[in-house]
Amino acid sequence: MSAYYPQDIEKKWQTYWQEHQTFRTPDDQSLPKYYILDMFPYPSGSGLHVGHPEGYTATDILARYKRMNGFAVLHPIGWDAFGLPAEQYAVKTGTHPRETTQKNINRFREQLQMLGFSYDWSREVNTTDPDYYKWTQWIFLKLYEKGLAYEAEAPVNWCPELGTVLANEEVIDGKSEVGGFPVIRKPMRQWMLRITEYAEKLLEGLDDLDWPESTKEMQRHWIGKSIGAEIDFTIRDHEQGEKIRVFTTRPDTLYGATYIVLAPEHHLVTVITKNDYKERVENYIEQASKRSDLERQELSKTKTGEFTGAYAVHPITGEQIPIWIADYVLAHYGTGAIMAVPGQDERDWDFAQAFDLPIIRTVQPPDDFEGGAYTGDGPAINSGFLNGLMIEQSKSKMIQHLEKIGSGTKSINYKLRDWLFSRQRYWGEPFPIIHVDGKPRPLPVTELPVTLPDVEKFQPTKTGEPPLAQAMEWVHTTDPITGEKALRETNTMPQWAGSCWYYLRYISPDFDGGPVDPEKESYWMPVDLYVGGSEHSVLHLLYARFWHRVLYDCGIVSTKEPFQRLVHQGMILGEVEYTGFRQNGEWISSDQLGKSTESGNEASQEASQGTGSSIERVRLEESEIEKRGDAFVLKGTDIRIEAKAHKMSKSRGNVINPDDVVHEFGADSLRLYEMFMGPLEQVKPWNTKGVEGVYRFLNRVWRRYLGDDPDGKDQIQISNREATRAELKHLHQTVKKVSDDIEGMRFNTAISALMIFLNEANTWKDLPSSVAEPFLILLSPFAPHVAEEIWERLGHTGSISQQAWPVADESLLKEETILYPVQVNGKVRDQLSVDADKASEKVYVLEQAKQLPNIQKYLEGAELIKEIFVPRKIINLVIKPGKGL
RNA sequence: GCGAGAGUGGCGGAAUUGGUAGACGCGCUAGAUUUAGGAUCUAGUAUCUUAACCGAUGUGGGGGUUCGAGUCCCCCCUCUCGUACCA
Repeated sequence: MSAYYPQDIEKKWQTYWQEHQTFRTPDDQSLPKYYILDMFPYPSGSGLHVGHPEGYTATDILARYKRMNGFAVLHPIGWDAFGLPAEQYAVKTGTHPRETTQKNINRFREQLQMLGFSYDWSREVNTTDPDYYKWTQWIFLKLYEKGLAYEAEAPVNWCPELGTVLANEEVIDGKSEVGGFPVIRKPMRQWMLRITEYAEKLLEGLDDLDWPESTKEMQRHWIGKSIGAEIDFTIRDHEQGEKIRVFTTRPDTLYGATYIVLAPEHHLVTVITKNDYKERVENYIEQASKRSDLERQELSKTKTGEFTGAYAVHPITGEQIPIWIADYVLAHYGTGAIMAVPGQDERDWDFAQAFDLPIIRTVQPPDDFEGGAYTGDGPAINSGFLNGLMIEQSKSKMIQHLEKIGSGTKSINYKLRDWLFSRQRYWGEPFPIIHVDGKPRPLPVTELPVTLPDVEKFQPTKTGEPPLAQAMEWVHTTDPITGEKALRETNTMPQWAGSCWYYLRYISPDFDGGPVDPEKESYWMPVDLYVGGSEHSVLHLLYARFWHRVLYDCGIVSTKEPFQRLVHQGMILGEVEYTGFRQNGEWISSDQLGKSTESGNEASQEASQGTGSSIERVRLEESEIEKRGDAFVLKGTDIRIEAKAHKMSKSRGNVINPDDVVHEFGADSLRLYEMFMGPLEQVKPWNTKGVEGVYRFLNRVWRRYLGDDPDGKDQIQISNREATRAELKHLHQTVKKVSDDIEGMRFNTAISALMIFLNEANTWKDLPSSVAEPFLILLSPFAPHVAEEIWERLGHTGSISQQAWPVADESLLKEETILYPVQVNGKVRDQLSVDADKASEKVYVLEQAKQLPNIQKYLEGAELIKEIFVPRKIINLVIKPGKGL
């Protein structure tokens, strides 16, 4: 068999790599290290999708490249294997999640190996393995010890459908991130982690990280630091002397505070409300508590609220201002109370308008300002001692004054809230906690791991009792230290727990003296490159940073931050689809549709706005359409259609299965194609024709090396002759380009360079081995199987992956002649070829340029005003045209 | 609304510091080979004009800086992602 049959060679090399432990991490700390990490997958039942190989191929290329450049490379993989789907499957079928998980892991491992990734499989971790989660529990005990883990009875996000509580980060628009089920607020006993204590450290730590700016920005927003002041307002006729404390970022506007608003849940509401208003206020609180976050958001445009009948005293003017309650003030942010300054705040303005409350401007808006609240800068007005000052100055002067009279102080607030860390689920890490007389006690480290007991049923009870509560024998235990009767914690940890520190376990997966061997940790950390989806920008990446920073403070790790460089791979969309629209049998232009047709991508028929008649979506073939202007239209008409690539989804039926691609074209083609599609970070549509393109390229490589014998014999096309200078130049240009592009993770242009080389090499009568072999090495990180196979057939033993990466010879890269584009008035009119050693001689080159026939044409009868000469780049002659032109 | 990013051929994309816009791949056209198809090879392929060369136009739109702008500056439009009463 001489033709390229990926099916015949890929399995062979995968087995070879495994048997020879080709990619085992070297244990030699004298080598420079490179830790390259993939976000480990959740092994779902549906197997790998084409998104996985994208990031994984990128890191694999880099890992192989770094190894060939003499680095000790740590490139591991594992399984984020706790999670809801396996548990839900257990509820339905009674299959233990352990079994489902193991099955899925095996499938995933097989699929990853099928793609030829160079992981060190001896370091595989699995978050559901008791030997692993023993250390997850150990870290939890550290957090507990440091006072960073606590129990609280708190209103939580309870999702009845999922039967569990969710972290704030897992609730999106009032619905669960997983499944999109409604979430309500409900008070329950929960474990919390005091991530807020690390708000400042987590914020500062971002500055020195080589991460996408957008991701850092998202984390900064999530932490949400605001600098301002807390101001106390006394309450009129209130004997207990309690004060209302508000948080504001605009203390400069205090003179414009015309009323106070408390969150409905604020503890003073019931205390201060006057009898005449009690009924209405209680009613409002009741209403507000029933509303989900979703409803609150939907109703956010119209402000609601109630007057309490009470008044506060303005700390500076001494005036009395009314105290209201309204749900636009959030109980959990700041102090749960605000001073309303409608003149400078849009929300307060809307509220004041709705309830006819007074408005005082304290910042002079510009003359042409129209509208309500003015939030821009300007001189202070109506503000006593602040008048005339700009905002920044006013702020600090006001804070000074408040501090002097004892009515306020400078204050910093964060949006970040403590992390709700328990779930009412079975398939998660048990807490290493027991309760004696209702009080939590940590178990000693010697009791770890606390393993999951088997249970009969996996669903939580209606009241929210976790499934573990049914394991009576397990729940009832004794305190190993005192011997007292105790109850085990029946909540489990959220899925994020295991992924908070897995990158440490890879470093020393069998170490039993702690989560990580300190001696190895200080060598390998930090992770040099971390690649994964941007959907983890806030959740996983913030939680992991938090744990890591705590471990740093405990002296367990040596770096403040875990992931030095982060790259997100862009999503791969389905193939582009062309859709035409028909209404009552007539084609209509897509730009005449209401915006509403865009939503609900599953529906094939949707009601158009107003008319009630239905619009039919029709899938069109490429042959039925054409481009007109900047849009696609139905061929021969002006009827616009929609051309769009959509997210892959089962319901849309546009999912590409990597198994199928590998079956048809081989793993090397899948790898190559996913890297060739475009920049790694970018969102890109799939195109099966593109896979065929790179497959053809690999076929050409094969034929260039091994020939095309119809009888199936290798006809080696490699010669022993000496390579010409021109051939070496092509090779070394390619070496340089491919090396630079891999370092910069520009894999698409690296592959393009490989193709350019091959196109060139195909014009030669044969391939000298001094050129052929380095090129094969350049190809090997991208398409490892075919590179190994050809390498072997050329007579080599051992793996090509252990060859040294070629180094570009600068002396061969030098051009012998320089080709100058010659412009006249900025337009290229001719070209001039100059010997490299004369190329920088301005006078000589310009003289030559002016002699060019095409240039003469323009110079004739014209006045030469200026000569631009950029050595080795360009010549531009600026003229005032003569008559002839 | 706010924040971030992006608009380049029929399509994915290239152009690393302001210096020949469209590399590479797909698709398409013609030819060679083949009984035919597929595969392979050769040539062409931004648009307009032209037999061809030449020429003109051209990187979402409008202005500007410069000898020279896809790249820098200002204004506007569109799209994608994120976020949303955080005081």
